[in-house]
Amino acid sequence: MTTIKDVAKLANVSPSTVSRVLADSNRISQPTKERVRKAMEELDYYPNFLARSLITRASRTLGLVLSRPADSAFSNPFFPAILRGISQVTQSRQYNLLLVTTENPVEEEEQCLRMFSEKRVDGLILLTPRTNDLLIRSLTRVNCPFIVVGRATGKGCHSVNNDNIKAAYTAVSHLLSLGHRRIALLNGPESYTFCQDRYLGYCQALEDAGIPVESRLVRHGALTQEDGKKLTTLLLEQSPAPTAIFAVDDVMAFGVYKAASELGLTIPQDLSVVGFNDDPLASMVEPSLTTVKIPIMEMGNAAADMLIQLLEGGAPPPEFILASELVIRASCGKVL
Amino acid sequence: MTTIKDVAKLANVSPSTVSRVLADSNRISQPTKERVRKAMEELDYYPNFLARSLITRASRTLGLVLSRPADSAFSNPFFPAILRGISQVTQSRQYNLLLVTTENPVEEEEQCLRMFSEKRVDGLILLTPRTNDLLIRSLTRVNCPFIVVGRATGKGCHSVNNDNIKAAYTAVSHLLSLGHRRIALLNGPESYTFCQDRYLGYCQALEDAGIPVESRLVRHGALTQEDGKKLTTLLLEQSPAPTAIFAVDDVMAFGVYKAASELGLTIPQDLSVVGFNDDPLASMVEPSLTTVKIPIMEMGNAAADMLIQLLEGGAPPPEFILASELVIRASCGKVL
DNA sequence: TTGTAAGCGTTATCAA
DNA sequence: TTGATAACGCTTACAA
Repeated sequence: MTTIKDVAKLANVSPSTVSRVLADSNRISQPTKERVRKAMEELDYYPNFLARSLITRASRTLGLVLSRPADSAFSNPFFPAILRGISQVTQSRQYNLLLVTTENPVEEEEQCLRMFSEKRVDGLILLTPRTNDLLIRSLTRVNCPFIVVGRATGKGCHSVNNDNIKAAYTAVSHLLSLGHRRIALLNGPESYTFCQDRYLGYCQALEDAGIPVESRLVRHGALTQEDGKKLTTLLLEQSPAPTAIFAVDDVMAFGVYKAASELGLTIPQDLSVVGFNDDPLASMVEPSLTTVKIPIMEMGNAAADMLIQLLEGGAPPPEFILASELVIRASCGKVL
Repeated sequence: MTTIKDVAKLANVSPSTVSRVLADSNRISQPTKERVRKAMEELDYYPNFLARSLITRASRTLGLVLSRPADSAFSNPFFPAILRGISQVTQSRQYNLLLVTTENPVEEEEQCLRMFSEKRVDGLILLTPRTNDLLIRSLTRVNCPFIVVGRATGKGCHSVNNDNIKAAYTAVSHLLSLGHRRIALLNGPESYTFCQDRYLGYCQALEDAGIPVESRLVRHGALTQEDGKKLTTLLLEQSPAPTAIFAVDDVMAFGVYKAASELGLTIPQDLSVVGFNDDPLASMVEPSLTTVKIPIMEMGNAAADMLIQLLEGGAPPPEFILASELVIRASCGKVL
């Protein structure tokens, strides 16, 4: 292992001088810098990051917490997109990205506190927060800097989010404008704030149209195709059945397609569907899926940016909201 | 910051004793252990990982290298699956997972060498190797332990792979058994070894059936829907046109669907399609896609397992091959 | 502009 | 069974 001492010896300077060259200090003469740099190159020297972090008290590493049960966390296209957005920033800002995967909320909290307390990460990015999120409270307690992707409830929180209420409002309004009156909501787990917000938007749109919200038309399940299918079957067995379904996630919407096909219903003639996320395959399915497109990658960018700001003493805004957009395709029809 | 010294003071022992308790050394008396543990708990003590790594010369961190251009690397469902497999193992074996994302081969090599030389990671997992992969050579040169997911060419390499040649052979044989004679291959970039292997299996199957390989029926492109569509259009414009297409990736196969629909061709009546990977949405598209299912998650498990073995002085097998399976759905028809 | 020396929080060596 | 003491490789006063 070649250390700073080896470089110092070869360049005929002291270790501290090498360290200063490493930091490009302006208190080192140009000729010395060059000599030291040549020595570094010759020895193929890389500074030991652990030693440096130990003393600077910064690991330059961000932790990304994947807390949802693995199957839905990984298979949902939301995940690669947000990851890509985050890694773009960490890479360009010379930060590292550590993945923290957990199976349940208890383990999640343990792991996160440990990662931070052990100085492995300088801060964390959390996805899909829940109401009264325990993790958020714990992190605040130990002064761990973090950014939440989604609506965060605690005070002193920093978050990146999209306009879920408005987005859901727009989606449901679209269905209303096509003449639908019995619009069902295929929702995810109630505990997630984004599900609550999309529910709110759904209710507001109906209310503004003078239509009461019927609880029999609102269902909750996991963000999976299976649950989407199962719940759709339940929704359509009712009488009078809904003529349209707004799913809070495209993957669930694909489950609607499955259920409709099994029940012999044709989309959009017999049933209209709107999804959420603009999954790459939303345009592939038959008929192509009308869905809300959110700038997931940009949210990842913003989250990483804000966390780094926080770590470097900046003061990012407490909340950063990105706009979504309804992408109209072929899955919605008019009610005659 | 509470350190080992604070714990030592509170428990009335020396720092080295605390360190031994941390390691659960059997040379410490039970009462002392309990006293020290109580002190740790009271102080909410977490050992500083950087300090520990510095002296033990092990970061207990694996690096996962994402080198393909970001768009295809992240959007392909292969990625979340392999990631999940890897993280399952790192989590249970108490290792960390660092993501190394790069945009091009040059940057890829720089980053990887740096991560290892700076002691940020103990070893690396590489995805989708190319022939004469420069990175593999560099890592070997600096003695960086690594595992390749895919077929690796260098000697001394350890790799996890699936039976690509056989899998492609089976897929094409399936089409042959349905009476197809003009079977096109929709291939990915030639430089990837998995593309070469699937090409080999394709050729062998044709050969064994006494059908010459026509270069006009073999196309290369990116592993994207767009390229799948574009190349399919080119394939089908020819005369005589292929009656079946074997795509080396489901995402490309979805592009075939798009092209067919635009050209007014019905799958499977006018065109048969076989994909690769068993993307979660292969069963969703209409008609559902016949595809080769590979145990991606298990490959991730194996890769992480082997790397950890390597790091802990074990001797994993140089190559570990997992079997794939053809999932027959509705996208292939008989030739009349 | 450069060097000396202390210290970051651990583990490891040796002695008691 | 435990405790001093010296590393690990770096940065950073403080001195020169």
